[in-house]
Amino acid sequence: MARPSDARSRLIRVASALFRQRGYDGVGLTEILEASGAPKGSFYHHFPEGKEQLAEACMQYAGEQIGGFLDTAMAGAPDFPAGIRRFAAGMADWFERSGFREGCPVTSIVLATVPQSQPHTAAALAVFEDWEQRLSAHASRLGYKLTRAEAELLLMLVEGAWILGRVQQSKEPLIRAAEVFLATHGSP
Amino acid sequence: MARPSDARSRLIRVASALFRQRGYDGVGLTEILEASGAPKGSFYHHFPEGKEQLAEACMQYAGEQIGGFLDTAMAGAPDFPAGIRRFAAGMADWFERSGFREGCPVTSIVLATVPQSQPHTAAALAVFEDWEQRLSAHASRLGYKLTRAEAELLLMLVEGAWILGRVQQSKEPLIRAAEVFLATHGSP
DNA sequence: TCTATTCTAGGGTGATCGCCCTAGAACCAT
DNA sequence: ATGGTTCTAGGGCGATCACCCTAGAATAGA
Repeated sequence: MARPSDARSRLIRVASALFRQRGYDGVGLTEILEASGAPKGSFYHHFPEGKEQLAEACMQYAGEQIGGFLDTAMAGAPDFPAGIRRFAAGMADWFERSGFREGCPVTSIVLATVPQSQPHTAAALAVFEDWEQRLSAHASRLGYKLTRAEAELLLMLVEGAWILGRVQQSKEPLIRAAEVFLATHGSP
Repeated sequence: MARPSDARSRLIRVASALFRQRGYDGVGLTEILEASGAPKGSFYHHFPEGKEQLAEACMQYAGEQIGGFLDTAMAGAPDFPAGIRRFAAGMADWFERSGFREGCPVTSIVLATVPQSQPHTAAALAVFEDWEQRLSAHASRLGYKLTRAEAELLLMLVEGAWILGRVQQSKEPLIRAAEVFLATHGSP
C-alpha cells in the first residue's frame, strides 16, 4: 500500500476544513484522524513534526487553492475589474456554501500560533506574498499597475470582510470589499 | 472578602490579553487562573457557565475598551480625518507595544467559536455594531455623514490590517488602513 | 450578635490533548 | 524470491483539558 500521497493529501484537506471552522487549537488530532480515516501511524509518518507541520502544510495547500482560484477568475475575465468581481463572488459563494463557517485558512492558524511558531509565521508570509504577486501579475497583464501596498489592500479588505461575514453570517461583506478596492483601483 | 468585582475583573483582563495572543482554544483555564491569581472556585462563582461565559465577557470588555479609545481619539481631534488618524495610530502603537502579538479581541474568539456558540455570535455582533455607531456619531458630529456600510468599511480594514500586521510583525498595515478609509471618506 | 449571602480555596474527575512506540502489511528494487 | 523502503495500524503515555464538588472565610443586613 505504498501509494505516494493518498492519506497525506486527505489529511491536509480534512484538517484544512476543520481548522478553518474552529481554529488551530479548536481541532484535535483524534478528530482529524477520524474524519480522514487515517491511523495515527500514517499521520506521524507523513508529518513527523506533528500537528504544527500539518498546519503548515494546510496553509500552503490553501494558498495554492485560493491562488489557483484567483488565476481562474482573472483568466476568464474581460478586464481587471470584472476579474476582481468574479474572484470576490466566487469566494463569497464558497463561504456561503460552507454555511458561513469556513474562514480564511491562513488566518485561522495565524491567530493561534503567530508569532510563537516560526514555521507558521514564515508560511503565512509566503502565502500572502504569493497572493500579492499573482494579483499584481494579473493586474499588469490587464493594463493595471499595482504597487505592493495596493495589492496588500485587497488582501486586507478580504481578510477583514471574511471576519465580518462570519459574524453577520453573510457573504455581503466580501462582495463589498471588492467594490471598495475597485473604487480606488478600478482604473488603469 | 466579598469585594464586588476584584477577581472577576482581573479574570477578564488577564483572559482577554491571553485570548488575543493565542486564541480562545489556545489558552487553558489553568493558565488564566494562574495569571490572574484567582482560584477555581472564584472563577466558577463569577462565571457559572464556564469558559464560554468568560470569553463573552472578554468581548464586551474589549468592546468598551476599544470603543472608549475611539471616543478619546475623536474627542481630542480638530476634524474627522485627524480623529481617524489618531485612532489608528493609537491602535498601532498599542499593537506594537504588545510585540505585535495581541490581535483583535473579538476576532480571536470569533474564529474559534462562531457560529457554533450563539452567545459569542451575539456578543460579537453587538460589539461591532457599537463600534459602528460610535464612529457614525463622531462623524456626524464633525460634519460627516456615514452610512452603515461606510462605517463597516473601517471595521473591515482594521480587522484585515490587524491580521496582516500580525504576520508581518509591523504596525504599518493599521496606519495604511486608516489612510485608505480616508481616501474614500475623507471629505464631508 | 446572628443569619444570609457572596466569594475564596482547591482537591478530584473523566475526557481529551499531542505524541511516542512497536508490529506488520504493501510496494519497490535486484 | 529477497531485502529494503514506505506506509498502515493502533495501543499506551504523561500531561492537560474544562468542570464539579464541598468547605470555609469575609461581608452585609437584621
